[in-house]
Amino acid sequence: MPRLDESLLTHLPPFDGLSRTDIRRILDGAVSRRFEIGADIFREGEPADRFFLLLDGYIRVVRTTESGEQITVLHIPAGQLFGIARAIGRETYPGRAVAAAECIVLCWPTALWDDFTRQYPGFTLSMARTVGVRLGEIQSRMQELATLHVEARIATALLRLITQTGRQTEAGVEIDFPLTRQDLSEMTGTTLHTVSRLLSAWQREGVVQSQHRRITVLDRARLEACAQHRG
Amino acid sequence: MPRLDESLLTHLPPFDGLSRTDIRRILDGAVSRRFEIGADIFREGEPADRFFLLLDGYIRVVRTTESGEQITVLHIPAGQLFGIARAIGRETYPGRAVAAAECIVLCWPTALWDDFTRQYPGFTLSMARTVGVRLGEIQSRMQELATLHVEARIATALLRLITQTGRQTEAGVEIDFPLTRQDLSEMTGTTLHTVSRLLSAWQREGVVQSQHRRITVLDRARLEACAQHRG
DNA sequence: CTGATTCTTTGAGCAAGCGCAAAGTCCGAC
DNA sequence: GTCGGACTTTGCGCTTGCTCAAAGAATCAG
Repeated sequence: MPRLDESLLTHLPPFDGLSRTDIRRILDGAVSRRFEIGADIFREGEPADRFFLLLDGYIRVVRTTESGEQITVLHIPAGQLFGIARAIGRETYPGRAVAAAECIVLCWPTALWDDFTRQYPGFTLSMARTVGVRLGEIQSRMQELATLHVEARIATALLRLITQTGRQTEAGVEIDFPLTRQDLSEMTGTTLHTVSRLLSAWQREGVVQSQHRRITVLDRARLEACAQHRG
Repeated sequence: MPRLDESLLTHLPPFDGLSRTDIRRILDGAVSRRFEIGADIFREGEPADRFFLLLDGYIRVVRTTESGEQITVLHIPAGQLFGIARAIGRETYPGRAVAAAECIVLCWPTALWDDFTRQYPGFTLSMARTVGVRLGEIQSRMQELATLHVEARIATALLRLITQTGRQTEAGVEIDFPLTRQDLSEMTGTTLHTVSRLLSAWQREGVVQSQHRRITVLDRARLEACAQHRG
């Protein structure tokens, strides 16, 4: 395998401010891997023997209920560490990580985690922040599920997605990985039918445009209005 | 203020295994306070300038939506640290902590947090575990909100409460702090009316018994059956 | 004891959104 | 190019659980 370039890490929060030598050492402990869209990077309950950095692509973390339904817990954009069960004192992964788009990741054996926290002082704090942000996001999602109507939840989900991963096009902002109605329903705790009906309605009104797993938001303001609607 | 007794801490996870001298020093940095039922211990968004240990009582962590609805994020039983924003890299409290029963807490200035993590090696790991457990609980709640019907959600909430804080009585297991229908509805993302109807029905069937904010579960098995019911 | 307050119960009507079903469309593989 | 599979659309009926409304307990302060 070719040597990984140091510039991959120099601007990412957990590693910025480290010396070239340190980064070199960290990279030398890593392996890079590629995952096809839809592939599992790790599964719920597996021993957390690696942690990962997403260099490119997009990850969806999902949990599966006893009855087989899936719900999406988080989306993780490129540039972030994930699979960091160790940061929350766990020995196993708390969910399944699926490649929502084609992904390039670096991975390290969990054994190195303790080295990192010991040797690179900013690492621990950076991890704590990451956990804090994700916890906050999950809490918000919970709040939405508890208080908003389906329409507002889907609007919120779309807004979050275009904020995190939007790509500006001439028509509007496109979510830059393929997303099915089913995926959206798993993010919002509803059914694909309801999502389909709503997107159709919004498309008629010119708020969004979609065809075959590509969704573009044309009128962000209107979507924000939907998201506000009390339920 | 009288000196606090060392036995308060010796058996609690973050401090067990520490020497008497260490515990003495930790206690000398603490202040103990009492909170009436319903009192706020801290509020959402306030600078997190203290962290707390709940010696006795019961804490409810709630968030308030823009439109004024409240949802209960967590319940914290006696013996746990809370207000540990620092462990997740935050400067402010992410929710409001309310005394669900009369509470006795120890509190430390956040400035001591870094001392604790530096001087007592088990502290950091213990905190990570606490965060992990709470994150897991929140995720489960989210999953429930997304996939279960109201009946199953309320059943699950009651089961969780009696497990965490149940007190065995001759009739069954009683939740040992006062809990209104409103409180239960804020835990399960529904209305107090629906909760009331359901508890009435369960009372007719002999599953639970309740009067004025005291709820006793008589038939745990039946409640578990309700909680399983697919939605 | 009395009045105020907070908590609970119950009814009636209604709408959001789910389940079911069936057909239509797009894409990729061969 | 066409076949198969995955994804999407849409209609209809029905249930869950919400809203609105009003009255009935229990508790507490004075």
